[in-house]
Amino acid sequence: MRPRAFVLHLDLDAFFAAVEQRDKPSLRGKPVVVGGLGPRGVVSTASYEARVFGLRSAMPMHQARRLCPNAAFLAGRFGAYRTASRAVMRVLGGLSPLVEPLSLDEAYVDLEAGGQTDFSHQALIELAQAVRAQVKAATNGLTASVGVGSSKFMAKLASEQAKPDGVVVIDPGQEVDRIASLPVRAVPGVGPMTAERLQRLGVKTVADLRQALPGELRRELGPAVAKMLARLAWAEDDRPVSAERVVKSISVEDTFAQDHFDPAALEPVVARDAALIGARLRRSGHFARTITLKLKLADFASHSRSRTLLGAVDSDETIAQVALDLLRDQAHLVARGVRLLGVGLSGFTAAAQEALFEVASARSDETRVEFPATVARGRSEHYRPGDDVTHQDFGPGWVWGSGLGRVTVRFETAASGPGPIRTLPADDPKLRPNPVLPPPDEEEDEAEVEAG
DNA sequence: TCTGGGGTCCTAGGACCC
DNA sequence: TCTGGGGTCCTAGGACCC
Repeated sequence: MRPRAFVLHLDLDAFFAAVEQRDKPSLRGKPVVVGGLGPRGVVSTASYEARVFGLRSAMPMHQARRLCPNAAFLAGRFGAYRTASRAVMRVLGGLSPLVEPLSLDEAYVDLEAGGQTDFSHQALIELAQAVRAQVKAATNGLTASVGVGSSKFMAKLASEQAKPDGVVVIDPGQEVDRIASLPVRAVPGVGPMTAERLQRLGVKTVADLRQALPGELRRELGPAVAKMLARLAWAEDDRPVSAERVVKSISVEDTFAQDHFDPAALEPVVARDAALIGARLRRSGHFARTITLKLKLADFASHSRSRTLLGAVDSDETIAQVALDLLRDQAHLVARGVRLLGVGLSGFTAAAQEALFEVASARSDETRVEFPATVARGRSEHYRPGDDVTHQDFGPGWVWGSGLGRVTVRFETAASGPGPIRTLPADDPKLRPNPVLPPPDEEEDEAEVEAG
């Protein structure tokens, strides 16, 4: 039986941490953690050296520091990650016109759309190795794991099994046997909740899932998930590789260093967030009809309120006014302590219909707020650990730490080899930030997603 | 000192329409 | 006073993914 597809999945190994080690020679071979450095931060990516200590993505940062106090804890340089990601996607674009990026560090490629004709095991292994070599060359040394299979499920499973720095090809015909003994958690769409529900049905492995009664699955998981899982358990996966993905929502959210109990303190945050997503919306050339305000409370309970307008809008002021109205609707929750506030946009259209927009503006006079020029976003420190800087006398380097009016910099670059550390006054006029700028042709606003 | 941020899709109930 | 279905839109919440 001929498979209906050949899919390649590429996943850069410990991507953010690997970029840091590439550009900071003194960190090579050492535990490196990229993530939120504030009191409520979590790990985005831990280098393999840090994973030895049990560090994982999404782990609270304070726990990571406890487990591995000697790691380098860095804030992350998204300009550098985007630049590297761009180079990788260009390599994949050379394989096939059908490339589906999942995040900065991951993508599917439809190999049949790329004119590949030899799908023998050996040919696919060679292709995957060639891709890895090209990625390494194009990114100045980053390693990727590559999997090839007859569907997205198989390709992704293969690349997971290839990690780190390897290749796995799952040949057509092997699929059903290959996944039988895996835990259900290996099936895409099965997260912690679904895994637990399945466990209650006595379903632990993919083989168990095949035996489960369809009625029981439906009752426990709902019709859509039940149907999907029943098919994936037999490796039936016809999800196409899709190059163009339409953005359906834009949002921004902030977790505060301390909980807020005062609604008035949240209003400038709403206004600033409205301006942030308004700018992104206008850059995308769209208008939005639905505005959502989200609160996460001290006890982690999450609440959202949304309003759909008659017409589509794109001005910061309108977004802010509606969001502030929604905040007012939720004011009774604020006394419980607000841990996170978010503002989102959805219901996009290509054209405005401002004439139809009157619901919010009628109410808006009373809700008028002045826009603060700047509201500190997260940590407002000028120099964050890991940031690129340059000094007139000492050259380029990166921030090791800062505080008390001083900055400690390690002066080294990807090409220099490990370099010396110097502590300087934070206001040293010879010292400047030196960020890697994202590629200039980057029109759309990519999400900053964690690397695996 | 517990637990990020940016997304997608699904569900379920109510309004409204035919 | 009784009793229908189906379809779409909107809202709120939840699971999942990276």
